Amino acid sequence: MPTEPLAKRPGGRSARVQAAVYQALTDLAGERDVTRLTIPAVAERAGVNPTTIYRRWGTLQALLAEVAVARGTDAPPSSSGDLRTDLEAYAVRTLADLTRPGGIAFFRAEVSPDIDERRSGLRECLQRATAGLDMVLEASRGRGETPPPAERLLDQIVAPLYFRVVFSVPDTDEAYARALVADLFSGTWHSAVELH
Amino acid sequence: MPTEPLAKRPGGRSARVQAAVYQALTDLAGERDVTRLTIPAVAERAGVNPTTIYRRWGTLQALLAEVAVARGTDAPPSSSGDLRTDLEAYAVRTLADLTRPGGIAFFRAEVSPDIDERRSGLRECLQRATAGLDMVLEASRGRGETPPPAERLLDQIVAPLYFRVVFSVPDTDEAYARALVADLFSGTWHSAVELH
DNA sequence: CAGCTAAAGCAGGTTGATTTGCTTTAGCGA
DNA sequence: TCGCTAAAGCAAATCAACCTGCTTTAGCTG
Repeated sequence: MPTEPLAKRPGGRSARVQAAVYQALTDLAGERDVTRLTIPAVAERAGVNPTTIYRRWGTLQALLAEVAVARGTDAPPSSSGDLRTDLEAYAVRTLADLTRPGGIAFFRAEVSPDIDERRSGLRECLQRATAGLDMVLEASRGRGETPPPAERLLDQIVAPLYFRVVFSVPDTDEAYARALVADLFSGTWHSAVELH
Repeated sequence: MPTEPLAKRPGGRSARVQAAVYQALTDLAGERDVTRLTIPAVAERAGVNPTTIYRRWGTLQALLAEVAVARGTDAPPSSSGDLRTDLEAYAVRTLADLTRPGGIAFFRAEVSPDIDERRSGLRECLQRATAGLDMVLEASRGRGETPPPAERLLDQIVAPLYFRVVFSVPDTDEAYARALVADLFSGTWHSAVELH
């Protein structure tokens, strides 16, 4: 698990290289044929020597994972004071996250070949997803409400979004994301079964 | 209908090779590091020349896709006469499908690098998923009921299962699969539907 | 059972990613 | 500013997947 902002020499060059590589990776990940998403290719586009990438990140998976984390950290979720509104915003944001160019490539990277890599990568990914959600729920609880458990929301909001994006199901748009939330509210989630 | 065993020369050798390759692929797909899941590796384990695989299937993706289809065709879904029971069986079967060894590898194969490959692969995969579901729904309609639309069931049953399996969420077991169905029945749509 | 031919095997050769030892660059602290 | 050293660059070697032309095997059919 690589250290994100490189403790040793945060100075100009390393930072520049990192930025260039991140950018190059993001660009390439958005392109059609992700088969061409390879370390030498990233290096070339970044104007950097392949060796550098090999030595600093070792594998494409690792690099992708790192960048995935980095792109996740720019979402500023603010509470509106209303659970439903917050959840809708959350759903829409999640969908946007998934559909932005290269989304699948990053997802793929996290569903990594090696089982241990995968576990840790996905755990991280899941935690990021849950974090946004928890914030919303926390706010709700702060208002004295009793929102449904996060687990349930993952199942009913995040899971369908992932599923439909991955499978390219048509009409998976913002309206659909909102509909998912609407569904929750028209239902009786109070009587939720106990998920041991 | 039995298009399975190669139209041209269904005779002994081809069939044997195919069986050996399928088996080898399945074995390897179940192992820890799927990085080692490569054509030469499959060939070696199958006791077959790599060239054979290259010529017959071309790419690992194609082979995986074919085997994925083959392993999907052994599920005999029989209707019990009760929608809920059928759905539970369907959910449990889907979960079993996903969690059986190598499940993730196959899924990964279908979330393929190339966007077109992906679309077609996933379409197929999705169609297989939907097929089982449609059968259940058809049976239900045959009984004069009005079951929820397939789309909704995909969202509320299949999607969470996929999601949780991919993300290794703990406690994603048979009981959970049933709970998903139970949820549906305690939820909204049944108010608009007569359930004997 | 004998010949035809699709499919399997084999031995190269090609391509492209990954590795390695070394040299060069350029932050950073004295 | 100067020297130290982490990190980047470079070149050549390695290694593995994948391809190609050819030979061999073995179902099938007459």
